[in-house]
Amino acid sequence: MKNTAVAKVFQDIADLLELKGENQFKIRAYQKAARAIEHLPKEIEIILEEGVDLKSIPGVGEAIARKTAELVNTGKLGYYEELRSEFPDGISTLLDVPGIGPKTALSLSQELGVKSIDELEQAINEGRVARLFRMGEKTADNLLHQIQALRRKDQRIPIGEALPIVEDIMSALKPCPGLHNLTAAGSLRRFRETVGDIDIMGTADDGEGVIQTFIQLPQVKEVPLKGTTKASVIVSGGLQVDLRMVEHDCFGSTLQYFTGSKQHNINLRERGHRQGLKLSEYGITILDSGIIEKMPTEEAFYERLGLQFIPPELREGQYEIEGAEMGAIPRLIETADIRGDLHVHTDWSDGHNSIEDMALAAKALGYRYIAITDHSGGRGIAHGLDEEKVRAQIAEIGRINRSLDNPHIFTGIEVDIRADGSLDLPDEILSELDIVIAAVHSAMGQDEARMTQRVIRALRNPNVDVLAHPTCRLLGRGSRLILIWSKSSELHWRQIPSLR
DNA sequence: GCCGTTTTCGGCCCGACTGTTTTCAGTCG
Repeated sequence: MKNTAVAKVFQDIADLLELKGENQFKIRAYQKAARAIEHLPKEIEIILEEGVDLKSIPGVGEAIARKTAELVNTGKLGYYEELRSEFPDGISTLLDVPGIGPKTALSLSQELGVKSIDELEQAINEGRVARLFRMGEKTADNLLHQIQALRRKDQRIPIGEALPIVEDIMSALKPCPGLHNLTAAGSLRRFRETVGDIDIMGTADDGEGVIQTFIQLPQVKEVPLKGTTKASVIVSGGLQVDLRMVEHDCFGSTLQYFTGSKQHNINLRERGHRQGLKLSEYGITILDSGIIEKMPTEEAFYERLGLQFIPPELREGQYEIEGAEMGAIPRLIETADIRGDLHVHTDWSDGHNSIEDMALAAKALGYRYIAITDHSGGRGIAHGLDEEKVRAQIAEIGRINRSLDNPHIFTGIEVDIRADGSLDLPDEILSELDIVIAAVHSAMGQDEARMTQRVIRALRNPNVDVLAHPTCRLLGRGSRLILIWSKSSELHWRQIPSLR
């Protein structure tokens, strides 16, 4: 049983315990264990085989270690089955509707017999939900709204689509008088590949005035939430944007709080508590004296806690705090560190620009080299290059290299791996190229064993340097993340010595 | 259920907002 499946069971248990009204801390323990197991660097099956004590995993104690072993060894968990039998099937799907927590879900199920989102919608339309204790017309309306939003919502969107939206909103807010430090926070600032919503924060003399401007922007379609320091709006396309305003001298602590992730903040606050400190968006409070130390910068915030600064990209609640305690946070690669690009398409295959255009664009970025790696002419790939065209392109690249000082252009190809693992171009032409990238583009339905053999056979070809997009996963609507796994960096550098 | 610079019991992150209330429960991030 894979880690994700084990984690799912513990998360389900947490949901069911919430419905049951169990102790909050017990629920949190299951959630924490689920996250810890999901993010383990190794499969739990292997950890068990190696005889490692599961209690060494932070968040896993005696009881959860025992349950994990039962689950992995038998594929079932008695405790989980018992819990599930106490509730109607489907009740936990009600928790997917924003605004419905365990109390409401339980009340809907017990009082009205509702056990699915469709049944909930029907109950709202019949006016039954509004008559429940502590509910009302307005709450019922909001739930209906959330159900509709949930159905049309496009889950998470790639960061590349979110960035222009946030830039648009920020430039519309910037003229607000007395507004400073307007910054995108949340998963966007952590540079997650996809974001579920957009978080923006700022400091102002009159925060409420900025909130007022924000909710009246032309992009805004709905305003589900508005207070004096924060507001949430829905912009066209269904994306939620949250704005939080604080006073100028709280900038550092608020940016830290609003950047998250949630788990990073929880871990940091738990650690702070052990140091006698209370952490919030307003600063760091010394618990003994009640004195609040305001933090103008994030650097000051982490320093006050005795930690090395943790860059936003690493704040995912995965041992980065322990790393910062030891001073072991690495320097991250910055855009300025990028010297070149080894995967470039041109109008010779499916790109839009010429080789020369790409070289000039690379020069403008300060690159020292690029490699032209158009598609080979395999089945299903439009305008791919055959052997003759590859030779013509090598000659053309030679000509451009003679006319351009910088960057150096390497010859290359993104060669298709056929269904049987053979390559789409003969070895003799591949051996003439500086870099050969192999990639799967067809027969995606092969089973794991066959696909693995196929890729291994391709990698055994001595001309292949790099395997492109090994997982072929799709982010958002059709945008493909290119993951490159280098077969052997040593081999790679040896073949292209001028890159050193 | 987990865990320990308050260590085997007694805590467990923190604050904002909404709707239904008459002081707060529930939910969210």
